[in-house]
This record gives sequence, structure tokens and C-alpha cells, in this order.
Amino acid sequence: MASDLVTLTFPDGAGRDYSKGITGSEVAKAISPSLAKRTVAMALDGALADLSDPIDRDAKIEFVSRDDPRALELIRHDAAHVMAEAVQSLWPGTQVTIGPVIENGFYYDFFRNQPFTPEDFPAIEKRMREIIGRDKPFTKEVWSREEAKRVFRDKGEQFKVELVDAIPEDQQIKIYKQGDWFDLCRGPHMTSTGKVGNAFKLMKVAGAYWRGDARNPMLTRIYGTAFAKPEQLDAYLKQLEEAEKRDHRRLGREMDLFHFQEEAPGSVFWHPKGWTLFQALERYIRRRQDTAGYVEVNSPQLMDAQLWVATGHMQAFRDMMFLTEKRPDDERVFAIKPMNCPGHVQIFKNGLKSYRDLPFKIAEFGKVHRFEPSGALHGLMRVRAFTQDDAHIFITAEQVEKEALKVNDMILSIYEDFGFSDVHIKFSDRPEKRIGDDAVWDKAEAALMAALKASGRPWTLNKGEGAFYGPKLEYVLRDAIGREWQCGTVQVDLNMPGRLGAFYIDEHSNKVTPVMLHRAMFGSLERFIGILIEHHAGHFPLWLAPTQAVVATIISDADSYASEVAALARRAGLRVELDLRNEKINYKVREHSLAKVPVLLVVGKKEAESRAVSIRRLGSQEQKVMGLDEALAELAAEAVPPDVRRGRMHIA
RNA sequence: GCCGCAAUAGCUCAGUCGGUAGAGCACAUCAUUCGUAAUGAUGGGGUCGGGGGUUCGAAUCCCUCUUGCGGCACCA
Repeated sequence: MASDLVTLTFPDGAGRDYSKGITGSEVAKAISPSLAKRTVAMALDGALADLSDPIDRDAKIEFVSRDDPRALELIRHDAAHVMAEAVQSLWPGTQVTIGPVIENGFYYDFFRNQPFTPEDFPAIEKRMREIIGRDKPFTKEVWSREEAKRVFRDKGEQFKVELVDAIPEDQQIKIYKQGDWFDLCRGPHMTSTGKVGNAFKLMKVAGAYWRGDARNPMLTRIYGTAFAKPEQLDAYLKQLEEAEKRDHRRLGREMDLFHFQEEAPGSVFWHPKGWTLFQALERYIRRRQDTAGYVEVNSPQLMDAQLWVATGHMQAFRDMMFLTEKRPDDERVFAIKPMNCPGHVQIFKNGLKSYRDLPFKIAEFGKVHRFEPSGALHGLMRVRAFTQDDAHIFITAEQVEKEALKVNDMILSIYEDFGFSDVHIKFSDRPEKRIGDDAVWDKAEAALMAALKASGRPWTLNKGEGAFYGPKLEYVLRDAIGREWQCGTVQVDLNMPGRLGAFYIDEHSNKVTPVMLHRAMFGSLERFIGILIEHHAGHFPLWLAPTQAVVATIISDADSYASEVAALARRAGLRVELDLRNEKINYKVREHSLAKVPVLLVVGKKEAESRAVSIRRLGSQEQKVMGLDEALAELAAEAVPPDVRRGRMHIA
């Protein structure tokens, strides 16, 4: 017999029966008017729902107040609706499309002949405040498809008509009203527009394609953010300012690491200090690879484009490849390498390989060029010329899992050395556009998955995002301010070696096509440096700092001693600069602090007489006077790269 | 590539109504030898991103190209 009661379980564990169909707000009111007053939504079995929803099943119920962290997405979503109403009331004829909540706020995409500009923000914000002030309740209606389409068509909302059509047949067409204004929406919403509050701000305008497809019309997107309290909004805006201060493009200039200029869009001019950093990374990887049994190679920058026809890259990426012009004395078109793989396959093919030669692991700091779309370029993070810490591992099918696991372990330990412990892995399987038989893909995916599972790390599936020649693992690290960066990758390739005619001789004297693993750890050195700059906000650990210490004098009488200190420090392996300028010590301290030099060795009359140095660390006002030998030994020890310190160099 | 915005001294920026370019920092010279985040004085420095147009006259208005910025799309 169907009961006409539902049992609701409250957070304290108590359960109570209510008549079926009772709404959340009725339940709240029955408990206490004050609870009902401060509640903006409910969560049924953990899922947020409108307070006005009738409850027709047993469930755990929680009442969500405006200050509840879960209410944040509601505040933002409601703010998006309020913004849409504001925009439509200010500019009638503007079509609304979608307006979801995103990580730090919300946006709404509009279609209008005249795009919006940030100058429109004050007017929109003012109108939003009026709508919020009216405090109209959000009410929900369920319409039939036909009615919804007719109403939106009559209003001239073509995009909404399309959205209605896109909703699966088994789902309701829900309309949320706030006063006279209404929108097609999945919900849920809070009880009224007033709950949005005043801690909101419009942030920027941008173009965005309808439904994220470049073939569709361009809409104008307005981004905004909202919080429960003004203090939280202020804190967020301050955090944005802080993030801007650690922008690698700005620090790169301030710290004199690199620059870009018009003649070479997307290509880095590395200055001495930036190149010092670059080389420190190169040396690090070289040490790690040497101990892991790789050998380093170098392949040509320019090769006959036919090579990439054979691999399939010309077909897939021709628009993004730099190609040479034909010459009267050589009809061939050459390509500047966009990747190192084909070159490495040539090295493998040169000379007959036996199964005894496997795994054959070759690495290269390969500088590749790709014609990235102009709009994609972004400082060091997305460039047209970059250096991969690339390697290819030629193995038998049986060795895939074991070698992929080794790469996995190396990548994770490298990130740890650079201070990134929060890493997650994505498994990307076969994409729609691909080469090779499904049977081959089955094998490749299974082997890689086995390695992934053996690593014991948490992972997520990135469906259909594999390379066109094989599945891959991607390593995503989280930096000091919580942003995620995809860096390393391992890819199983059962296609390219065969396409390029690579084989080895197995124990039965048969020719066998090897499996190839593609692998990069930093991914792009340029990009990794950008990430490091932002992660450390320019305050590099001693082993990475381009200038590790500056010896600065207080009076010219200390000049010769200071020169000796600098010379001894260099002999101890430290990257040191000498500042003998006739400037006050205050001035020197300020200047080198702004340049983010980690260690200042200050010498005056006293230090010169006692063969000591006064050490000042970046970010601290403290001064520590130490004997010269002791100080240099301490700094030299601190400057040892983490892998060397661990003694990995000595492990066979 | 698409939408929007921008480009003035090495850097950050001001420049009204179209009337011939300015500040701070940096740099150079001189003085200063001063013990932990800016010593003072003096001086040099700009075809106002490139090209074209309107105008008696363009940093300023229009067109176009380049580059950058914020997104979107893309990313072997």
C-alpha cells in the first residue's frame, strides 16, 4: 500500500514524517519561523533543490542558509539571472542564451548586434541593484515543450528555442520567474532576488561562440562574480591583484629574465638570467635521465615534410607547421620540426636493432616550432617556439606497462623536487579522429591503464582526448595559488613506428615493429619556467635562483675584501654578483630585494676586519653575521639541487 | 583564427576642443663613504607601433596592417 507520508531525516539524525508533497519551506516553517526566514534552499540527500519543491520521497533533508558554502553557487546563479534581466531591460531586443556558474563567479552570454563594453557595467550593476532591491520571489513553472518554444519564439529568443530542443525528452522544461522576467533554467534558485545581496561585481566582457563551436555566431559574454558577504568579495579582488603581481610576464621583465618583441611573436628572447634558469632546469633533467638509463641525442631542425606525411601529422596539423619554400635547386618542401618523434625514429632505424637493445631510450631537449593561433599566445605559457624535454622509448609490447610505470614515477618525483606535491593524472583514451585499428587501441589502452593502476595514484578519465596515434596519461599539477597546469605526459604509440618502417629482430629472428612511448616531464621548458615564476612569485629556491647572492659593500674600504668574498663564493659554485657602487647600503638592499636576489652578503669595515659576512635573506629584515668560510659552506650546501642532495646521482 | 580593448621615453603613466609632447622611476655626469628597502644636484632621452587618408595643421579623427591584453575556439 502506497503511503501518503514521507520520512525526512534531519542533520541531527532525527526523522519525522510529513504528508507527501509538502514543500521544503513548509517543513522549515513548521520547525520554526526563524529557520524558514534564513533558509534559501534545501538539500535533499545532498542535492540542492528549490525550497518550493514538493517532497514526495523519503530523504535526508538539510536547510541551506545564505551563509552556507553550498549557497554560493545559488547566489552566483541568481546573480546571473538578475544580470540577464538587467541587460534585457536596459537594451530590449538583446537575446539571452545561457548563464552558468563557474569557478570564481558566473557569466551570461548575450546576443546583440552591438557588443557590450566595460563602460556599460555601472549601468548594468545599478539596474541589478534595483532588481535585487525589489526582492521578487523566484517561482518555478513547468511548461510543455511546445508552449516553451512558442513563447520564446514569439519573444524573438531564437537561442532559447534551440535550447529547449536540446533538452532530453525525459527532462522537464523548467521556467524560473522573478517578477515579470523569466528564463529557461535547470535551477535551483534561492527564494527571491533580494538574497543575491550586494557583494557582486561585473568583471569583464569577452566574445564566446554559441555552444562553444567556432562555426557558430559569436556572442558577448559578461563575466561577474558574487559572494555572500562584501568582505569575501574584497578578499577575492585582493587575491586577483596578488595573482597579477606574480604574473610571469611582469616578473620576467622586472627580474630581467626574458622579453618578447613584435618581430618574433610567440618566441622568447632569453636574457642571461633567464637562460641561467633555463640551463639549471636542463641540467636537472639531464641528471635524472642519465640515472634512468636514457641517452641524449639531437635531431635535425629541418627535415623533408614527407616525413610528416608518413606520420599523419601533415594531414592533421599542416596549418600549424612552419614550411619552407621550394627552391629552384631543390624541389622538396622542408618542415621545421613541430615535434621530435620522427627524428628519433630515424635514429632508432639507423643500424639494425635487436630485442636485446630494448628498451631503447633516447632523449632530446628538442626545440620545436608550431604556428599556434595568434589568439592563443600567452607569455611563456603558450609560445610558437619551445623546448621539450622529450624522449622516446622503443620497447616490446610486453614492456609497455613496466616502462610507463617508470616514467610515471620519475615524473611524480620531479614535480616533488620542484615543490609540487598536489598532482593528479588524467587518462585520455581514443579520440574520434585517429589512426590505427581498434584492436591495436584496445591493447595500448589496456597496457597504459595497467601502469596507471599500478601507480596507485588518483586519476580521472579524459574521454576521447587521446593523441591521434595513441592513448596518453597527462599530469596536472596545482601551484601555490591553486591553479592547475598540465605538464608531463606519457603516450603509448602503436602506430608511428610501423608507419615509419621501424622494426627490431626478435629472438626468433623475426622483424617486429616496436612500441614507442612518447614522454615529456616539464612538457615545455619555457612554460614550466613560467609556472615556476608564478608558483614562487619570483622568490626562487636557492638552487634555481639565477643570481643566488649579491656581495654588497657599505664603504669603498671594503671593496677588495668584497671582491675576495665574491671570488670565493664563485669557487664554491655559487652564482654571485658584486655590488661595489658608491651607494648607500639602504639603496643596495632595496634594489637587490626588488630584484628578488635570495641572499645578500653585506660587507663593511667590521666584516673586512674579521673576515665575516652579514647575511640578509630575501623577505626578512634579519641580519646574521657569520665567518666567511662557514657562511659559504652553508650557502653552497643549500644550493645543491634536490636530486643531487638525495644522492640519486650515485644510484646506478 | 573569432569577439572586444589597447599601443606615447627603458618601465609605469598623463596629454582638455585637432594647434606641433610631459611626470615619476630608470639612465648619465658631478658631489657624497653614508651599517640593512630610495642621498642630493645637473643632464641626455620620444618620426607618439607601421602604412595610408581627412585637414591649413593629427599623439588626438577615419581606414588598414602589426603586436599585445581579456575571453572563446585550438593545442601532435
